[in-house]
Amino acid sequence: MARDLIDLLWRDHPDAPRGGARGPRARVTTSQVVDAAVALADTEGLAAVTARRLAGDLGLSTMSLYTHVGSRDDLLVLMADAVHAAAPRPPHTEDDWRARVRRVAEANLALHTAHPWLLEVTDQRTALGPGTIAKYDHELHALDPMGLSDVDRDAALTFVLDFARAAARARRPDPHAARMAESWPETGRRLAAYLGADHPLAQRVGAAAGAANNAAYNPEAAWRFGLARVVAALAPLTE
Amino acid sequence: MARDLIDLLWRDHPDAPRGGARGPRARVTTSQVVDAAVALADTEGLAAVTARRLAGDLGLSTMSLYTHVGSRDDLLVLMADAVHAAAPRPPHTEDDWRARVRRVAEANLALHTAHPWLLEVTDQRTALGPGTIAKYDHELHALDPMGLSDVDRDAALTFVLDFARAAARARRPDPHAARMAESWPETGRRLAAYLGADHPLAQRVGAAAGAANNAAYNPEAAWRFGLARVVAALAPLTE
DNA sequence: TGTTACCTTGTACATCGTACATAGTTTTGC
DNA sequence: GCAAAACTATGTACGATGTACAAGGTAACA
Repeated sequence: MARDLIDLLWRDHPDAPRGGARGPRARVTTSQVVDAAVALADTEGLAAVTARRLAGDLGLSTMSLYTHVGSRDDLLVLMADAVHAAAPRPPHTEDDWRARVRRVAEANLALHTAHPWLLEVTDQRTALGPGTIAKYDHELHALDPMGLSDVDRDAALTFVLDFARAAARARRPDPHAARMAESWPETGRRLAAYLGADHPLAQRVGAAAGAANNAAYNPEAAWRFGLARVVAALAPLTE
Repeated sequence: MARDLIDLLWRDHPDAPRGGARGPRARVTTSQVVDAAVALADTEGLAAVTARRLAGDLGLSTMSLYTHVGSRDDLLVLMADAVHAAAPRPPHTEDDWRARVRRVAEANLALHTAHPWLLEVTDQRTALGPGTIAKYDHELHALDPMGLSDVDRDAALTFVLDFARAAARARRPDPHAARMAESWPETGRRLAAYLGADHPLAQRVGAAAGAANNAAYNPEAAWRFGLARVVAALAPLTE
């Protein structure tokens, strides 16, 4: 199979180099490897996606993987592009750009919620993949009614996506945070002892924000706050 | 020395457990370990901060490090708190909240530019450190003139910091991107061949944004665009 | 029927974090 | 003074990880 990342990203394209039909047929396709990796990362986190584990899941020997993907870094790019390609792209029916922007943000929050490991994939080569490009195109079209210049349109979309990404990061269950919450009575007590009466504002606001965060309703409230801010941020551009 | 993360974070506090003066005096302090780790990460990236390398830089055996820091994960938290503690906190003199918000954003961009590895430290226990809390307090005070509720004040600050963080991420020189840029003539040609005439909007906007990005002036322009958006986003809150 | 091209596999290596046992060094309590 | 206690420093070792490399097997082409 091809080793080159670009050809692997575009492996479903008619012009992509097909595997010459000599030797034995591959027991798995690159797409099967990528799908298995995505499934594994979704359920057990990106750290579980090791060559040995993934090969085991696929019934292959460890090194056979490298016939299909090139390297682990390449695999991460392929995984990201796969979930980008699979993300729904409903037609933009609404006229109101605000509603469209909200939909884009919500779709990205949903994407990162379904695949939290996306936050750990920062490889810029992801932009070369067909799924990522299709997603980019679809989201650019969401901003059609705003009448922006090309550069501003890109910048505005980046602004929305960065917000969604940051919100997803804040929601992500961190293993360290989990252990921290578990022993919070003790930890909080000691922290309070060190803090004393210093930074009263930080203590008060932090407590308020923390209480709001723990109240079950809050992630949604925080999201709506941010989303309203994003819409307000973009409004001046449309005048 | 103490092994517990909280005690290490607060090691300069009068109430922190001092090392009982029995055995030989430690050849390095925890602060020296953390400072050396920060210096190493600043110059060679976080991946270079390994136990063996760091110990070597300090003239210690590998395992001696663990007398001073507990674990690598703990070390990352200590590093983040150290740079938070060292960040300048000039008094907020301006009355205009917009100017104050811009200063906060710029300070955070500068922080992440000086220490790009901060983007890789996502451990939530960082919030327990004195440097991080002092930074939080100072930045909350920047928003004093806005007259926000506690919860909104925290959310507004989060909004600003997330923006700065995303901007820093976009600017960060990625090793993969560097190699990509190097061989771009070839890569771009093949990508164009695959893309053909599909996604014309993405191609046009992507090209425009890419051109603007490569024009040396741009990072600054993109930053100003985003910063103006952030200020516009927060303006409705002050009415 | 080679020959060629491809897939699969096993072995091996460098590197990582760090558990653990050991040994050395200084203060403390008698 | 001296043993005990508390502390630091070190070396060895283990289980992971990514992946280079060589060898072997298998199907289609000449």
